[in-house]
Amino acid sequence: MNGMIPKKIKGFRDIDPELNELRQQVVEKAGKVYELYGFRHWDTPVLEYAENLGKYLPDKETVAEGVYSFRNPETEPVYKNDGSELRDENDLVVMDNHHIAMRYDLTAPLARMYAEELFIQSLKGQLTTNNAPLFRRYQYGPVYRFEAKLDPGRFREFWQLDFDTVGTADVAADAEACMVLSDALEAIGLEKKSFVVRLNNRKILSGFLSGIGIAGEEDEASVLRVIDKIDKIGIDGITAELGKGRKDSSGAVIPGLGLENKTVNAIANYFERFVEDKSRESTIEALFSLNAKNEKFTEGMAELTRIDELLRASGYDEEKVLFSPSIVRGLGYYTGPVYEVESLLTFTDRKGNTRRVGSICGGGRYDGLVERLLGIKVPATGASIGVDRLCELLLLSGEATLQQKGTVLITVFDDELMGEYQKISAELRSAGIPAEIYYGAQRGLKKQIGYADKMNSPVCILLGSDEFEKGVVTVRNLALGKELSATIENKDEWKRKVQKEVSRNELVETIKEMLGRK
RNA sequence: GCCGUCGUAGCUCAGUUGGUUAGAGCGUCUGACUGUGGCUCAGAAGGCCAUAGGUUCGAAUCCUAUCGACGGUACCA
Repeated sequence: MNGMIPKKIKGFRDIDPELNELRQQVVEKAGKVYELYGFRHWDTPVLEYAENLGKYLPDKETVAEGVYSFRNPETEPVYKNDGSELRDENDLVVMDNHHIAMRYDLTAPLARMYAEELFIQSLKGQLTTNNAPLFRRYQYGPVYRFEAKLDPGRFREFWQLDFDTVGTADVAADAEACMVLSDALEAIGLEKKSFVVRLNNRKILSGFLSGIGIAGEEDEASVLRVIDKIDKIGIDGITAELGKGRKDSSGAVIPGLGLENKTVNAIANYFERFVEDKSRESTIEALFSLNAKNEKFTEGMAELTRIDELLRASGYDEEKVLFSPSIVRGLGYYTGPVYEVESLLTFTDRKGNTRRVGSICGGGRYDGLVERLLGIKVPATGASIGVDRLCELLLLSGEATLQQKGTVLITVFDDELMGEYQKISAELRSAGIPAEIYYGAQRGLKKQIGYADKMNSPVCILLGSDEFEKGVVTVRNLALGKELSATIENKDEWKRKVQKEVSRNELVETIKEMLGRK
């Protein structure tokens, strides 16, 4: 045991019963909504071959690019692109300890699962974009990222709750994804007014940028990275960063991209129109008025217009889903519509500042992900709720309370009576009432009731040998007692009000009554 | 990762220009109340002042490094 003390890894957490309860509720309520739309519940392993996870290949044995990974302790064959085993000059199968990684999201494993199922078929040339099967699933569970910096609400192990549709290029699936997110968040208990779904299309961004001379993947990516910050640093901020660079409030120098003034102005002018939220209709109008003669832009606009129609047809008005032309999201990943949900709830931090948590869901269309694994383009789209961040938000904003209801606590006076205690608890449980016997070592009654109090027990039962012989049980209404304790003056009187002696065979009924379950 | 601020009891924090024995509130425990939650009262436990070096007659206080927390920035599948 040399070299370590008992503590958890940075960015990882122990989850207490209260938070577990909240998290489970989020997952259950949203999951139900997903099912209403036809998504089926799947799980995949936490570990995957690093190569299958996509673009982040680990650098030797080290954790690289934010992914936890290690070498598989057993050797396995190395494969060629056609699926056959790689052989050396002696015709022996080449073996290797493959890189294994912990999943960093649930989408990459989905792509692997889908591709694995269809791999043979694709080798035989029987799979095409047109006959790729439709697959809809939802999934939740922990994902792992080796984050360099841990902000509040940002962890290295956290839950996502995904739903995806694989096998359709129809942007109706994207429109639907926005509806699903909106429905799910409402089901979780967020008020309509407290969040907004924001939608954009990467084709529009990309088309606009290439129209003003920013083509090439790298140039586009670096510009998009700056645009992504617009809600944080504003038009002036991005103008500076696209050009000469700027100094931030802490005095740190942020180098600019050094674009020509003409280009910077074009970008600034474009986004200036969309600083304020507008209706979907007028956003579309404003985009059309740019008159960008670019194929990609036009394609993106057609998709956006269709999504607008579909949302309207389904009754999702402006207050629920907006178009925000500056939404960027993951680079080198999303290919068309992208969306995220911004929470408008606020909380007060320790310094008394009012703050927002911001984005709690994200998603979009990724038409290239399966292609990396199968060599055949299979369009897909989906989104994810950041479960832990959402829980954090619900707690911080006071939207959720964590107080859990306790059990009926059966206090212990006498080991001889343990059989009776067990019997009582069994009776309560079969009546559907959570019950628990006090097993602590310190048996002072004060201690026992103190425990019940701390566990938020509504009722406790007191049964000693004298009562047992008389065939009675003392029942104390702790919940009522707590209420009355504010005004308590005479302790004996208080005791009389909250506690009563009942006949043993009326016990369960009495407790039901106290719990208001009758 | 880079820049900045901060690390004192389980928690929230005092702690004088470097000076003897480091404090408070809350919480915990004990008792008044030996079989009863709250309030009140009396008492107790609890600190290598983050860690390791250095400066000094003397360090919680000054310097350096490391670790950790927070804020900004970068990144974000």
